[in-house]
Amino acid sequence: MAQRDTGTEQLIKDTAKRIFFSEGKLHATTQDIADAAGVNRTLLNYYFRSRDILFEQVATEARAEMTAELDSVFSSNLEFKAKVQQLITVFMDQAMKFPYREMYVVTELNRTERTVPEEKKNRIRTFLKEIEVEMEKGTIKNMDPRHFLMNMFSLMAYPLITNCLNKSLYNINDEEYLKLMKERKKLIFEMICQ
Amino acid sequence: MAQRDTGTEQLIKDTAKRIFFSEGKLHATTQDIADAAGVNRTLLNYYFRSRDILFEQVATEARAEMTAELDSVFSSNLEFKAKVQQLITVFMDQAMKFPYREMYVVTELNRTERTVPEEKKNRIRTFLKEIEVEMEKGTIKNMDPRHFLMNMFSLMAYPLITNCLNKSLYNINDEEYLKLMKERKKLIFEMICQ
Amino acid sequence: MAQRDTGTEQLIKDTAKRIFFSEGKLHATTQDIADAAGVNRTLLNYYFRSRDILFEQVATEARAEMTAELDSVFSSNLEFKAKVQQLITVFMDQAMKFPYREMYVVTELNRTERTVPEEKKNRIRTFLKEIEVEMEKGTIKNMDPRHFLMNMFSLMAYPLITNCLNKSLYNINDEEYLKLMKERKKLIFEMICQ
Amino acid sequence: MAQRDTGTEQLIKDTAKRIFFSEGKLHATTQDIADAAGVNRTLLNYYFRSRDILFEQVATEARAEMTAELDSVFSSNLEFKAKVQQLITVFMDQAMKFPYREMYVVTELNRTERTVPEEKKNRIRTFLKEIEVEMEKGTIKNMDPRHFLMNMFSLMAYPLITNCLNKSLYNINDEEYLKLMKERKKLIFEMICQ
DNA sequence: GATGAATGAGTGTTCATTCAT
DNA sequence: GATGAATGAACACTCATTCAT
Repeated sequence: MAQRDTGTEQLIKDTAKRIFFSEGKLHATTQDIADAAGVNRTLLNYYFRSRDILFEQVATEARAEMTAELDSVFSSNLEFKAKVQQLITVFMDQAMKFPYREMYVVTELNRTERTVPEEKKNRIRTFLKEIEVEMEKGTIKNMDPRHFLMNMFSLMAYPLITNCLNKSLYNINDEEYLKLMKERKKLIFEMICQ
Repeated sequence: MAQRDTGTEQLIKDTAKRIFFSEGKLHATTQDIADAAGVNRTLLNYYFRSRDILFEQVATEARAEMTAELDSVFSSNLEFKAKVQQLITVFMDQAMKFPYREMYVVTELNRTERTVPEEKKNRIRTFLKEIEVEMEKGTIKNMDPRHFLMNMFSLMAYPLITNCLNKSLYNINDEEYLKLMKERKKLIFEMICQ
Repeated sequence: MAQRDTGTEQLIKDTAKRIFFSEGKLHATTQDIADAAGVNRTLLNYYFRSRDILFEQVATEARAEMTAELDSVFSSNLEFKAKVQQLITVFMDQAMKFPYREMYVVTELNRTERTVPEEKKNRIRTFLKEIEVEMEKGTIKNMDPRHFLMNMFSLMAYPLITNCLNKSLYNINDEEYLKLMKERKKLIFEMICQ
Repeated sequence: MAQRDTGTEQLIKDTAKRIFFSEGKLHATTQDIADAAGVNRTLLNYYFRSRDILFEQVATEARAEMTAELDSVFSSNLEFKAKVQQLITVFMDQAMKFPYREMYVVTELNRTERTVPEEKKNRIRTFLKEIEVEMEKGTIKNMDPRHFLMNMFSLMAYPLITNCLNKSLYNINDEEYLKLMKERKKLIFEMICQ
């Protein structure tokens, strides 16, 4: 049943996150989550009032966590290439834990037609300027800076999303996959920073 | 309602594909599809016996279509770099029409724990060898050839999946987005083939 | 199952009305109604989309039926006392069929804080004037005309609402009860018209 | 929260009575009552074992209170018309405080098919005899004495039950309504005692 | 006495499916 | 081929109740 005294609420949220973001079961029902958490289904209602509120809360926290760490890098005083390296480290470490979180956020965005908050856009705009400056300095390849960002995030996120497919396709096991993903950190940096 | 006498079955499948793969409504119900196709809901059962069979059939065809065109390139006699260029053209043209097809296949794979068919693996293995050869020739950067493939597909697929997010994030409209995606064809080739 | 070809929808509504208005089960659930009608519970949703819509529809029709017949009397050209006699006949015949309909409307009014439509108020106002005229003529006892109306409706409705209680209290059976109620038509007229 | 140490039980009952009988919320849940009483919902179970027991207790007390005062009049040595006048005063004063109590008792009776206790029936029978005697004396109009009783209670109870409807229908406010109800005491006596 | 946590029964609803025509 | 009617399974949710403290 309950494991810690007041930990049940957290347990439910953690379980939901694991199912959504780690296992990629984006259609999970409250029953699925309750079963996985080993609690009674109606307890989800007890703590969160409704399925939607739980899901919204999980999504909000997901966005917050995702943004928080990246922003601390974005707004750091690191030199450009060090900043990129740090971004890659932070993002990939997270994405390896929660590979489907991005996808969850994206499909949520599709469903709800929500818009990205201004502050987030501003952080991106600032970084796009930094990229531009770097390109003018000639230290990275010249291109539309938006391509630079898309490249970086694509190279990081996609292989993790397609985890299952890749394992099956290349006949690799969990351990080897982990090794490959770690290699990518260095590889991606080299690809986008020449 | 139905358009031609025997066209209804195809109409239903096409509608399902459009809803799943173009519009990204991965949770669509039979009612949604029936409505969009302008037919009675029970017809879906009449033609496909069950929802799962329809969805399976759509998924199978999606995989087949995706594979078919790529395979014709994989097995062509083109010189390596020409082959890569052709792969990018074919894949991206398709992915721009059905940006969410990849995602659908991936989540289905997650749900059903299905395995990739041997023939497909073989085609990949063959191409991995070609990549290796090329690396030995020194015409492309040396790395684990699996990274080469992952890079290529990541750079192509991910920006299309995150369509919505990107539009909102970079404040760009449909037209400009299309332009950016077209640019990527050339850009990706340059990135992975130096 | 279904008894007439297209009669199921009507069957459901009639059953709901019987349960609500004849049997006085004001708390009836969809299951109760479905059971009483001998149909599957989900069929109520099939025809009415939701429980609330069914209930609202039943309530609306109840109000409409109740008003319709009374209004035809209110707006008739009958001489005052004839009109009163007619009102008593019409109202009591209805109230004997659906003794709890009034009560249903009243509790609904309590719950929803709905207001009485202007047209209905106007019809009452017109009749209040007619009562006043009659009082000035001295053909009926002088009082606040609103008391006159309240008296009339009280004397008609209440004994039917308290049907059960009365039967038990006075140890009378259905047949005798019916006889008593019929007697009341004449008795009420005499009480309020001297 | 709770007011006095042992007052909580009474507080809960009083609150339930107020909600049921004064406010006419016949569908109130334990949560509603707990909220209105400012206590924890589970306390209702602590004191009353179950919702049904609480409701039953409240209903029983309601019946008892209702009967008690009336019975003291029924069995008094007052002369007939004085007794009627007293009945009207007592009943209406109570009914103005708890207008929906009658209705509650009636619907409960409907639901549970309960029977009226013998002693109550006897008291009614005795009074019916008194009425008969009076009719023979010619001091009140001759009729089935059961009609006499039904008339009396109808004229008293119904306008209070339809409180809301009347206010809306006749466009009257609380104050004026109170005045009308007080007027009725005299009016009803005159109507039934000539 | 009092309360937060947890549970089971029941309600309304959706959905895919089956039946009959 | 096509469709309206009907049904069962599953879901989210509410509510009264019980448990443990």
